[in-house]
Amino acid sequence: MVINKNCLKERQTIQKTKILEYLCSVTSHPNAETIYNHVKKVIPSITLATVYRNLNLLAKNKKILKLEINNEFRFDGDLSHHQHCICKKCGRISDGFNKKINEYALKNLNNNFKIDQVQIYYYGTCKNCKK
Amino acid sequence: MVINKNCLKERQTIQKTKILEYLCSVTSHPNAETIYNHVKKVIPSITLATVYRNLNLLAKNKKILKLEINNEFRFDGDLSHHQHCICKKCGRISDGFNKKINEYALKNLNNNFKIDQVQIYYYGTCKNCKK
DNA sequence: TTTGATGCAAATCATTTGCATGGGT
DNA sequence: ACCCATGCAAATGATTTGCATCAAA
Repeated sequence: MVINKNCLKERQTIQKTKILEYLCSVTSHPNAETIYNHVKKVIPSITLATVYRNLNLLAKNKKILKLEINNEFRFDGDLSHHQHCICKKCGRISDGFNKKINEYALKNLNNNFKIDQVQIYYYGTCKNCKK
Repeated sequence: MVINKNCLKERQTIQKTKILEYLCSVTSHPNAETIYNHVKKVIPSITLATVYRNLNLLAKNKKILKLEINNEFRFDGDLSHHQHCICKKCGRISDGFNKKINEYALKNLNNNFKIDQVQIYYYGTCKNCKK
């Protein structure tokens, strides 16, 4: 008996829709808990586990980005070529918007690796903390 | 009564020395547990907690790199400008050695962020898994 | 002698998972 | 109706922390 995994169809649920809507409405790169707290206002019955499961599905299907910062996952609804700047003082994650950096990185990796995506992280001090 | 935190002096211990030695001798980007298992052969009394504490110290003092990959920390004794390629199939982390990519990224981020370091991660398929 | 580092055990905390039930298609 | 998604609770697993003791300076 062969089970064809390709038959599995993804379903549209309110939970998944609201999570994606929220992620596309902010630029703050929230973690799962923050997303949970916001979506809970619209769907009070939702649980953290469901949020995690949907975030993983959305990331796998390339609807959102899954980042790894300061020992936790952060999520981003912006799929454009951009960079992430992590402040070592306040922890804030801000965006860099020079597409050419990602394009340069994608074009010039000279090894046999088949690239699916690049993630570029800068660590340092944000403009607020520089003062 | 003022406590001057700047007075704190870091001590040289066998544990720290052996951990750094091990990291500089491999190119495999091991996690804390793997490092622990190797150093344990030389210092049987060492514990995982000590390994973690030293890895965090070494990273803070820029003797090693601390990477975040697949929901765990990985460590790298190579401080040169290079990139990390993460295979989604086998999980292997390989290096990219085009310094210009990091240099381009460091020069062209046009915002007010004060850069301390860049990390460039590629996700995709390694040459072994491509076959 | 001072005080940072270690070993040990317990705690923390983000993330995942098993299972019965609900709800999309 | 079929079977994936959800809610709930429990489990997992990497990393951190408190504390008494050890050892580098």
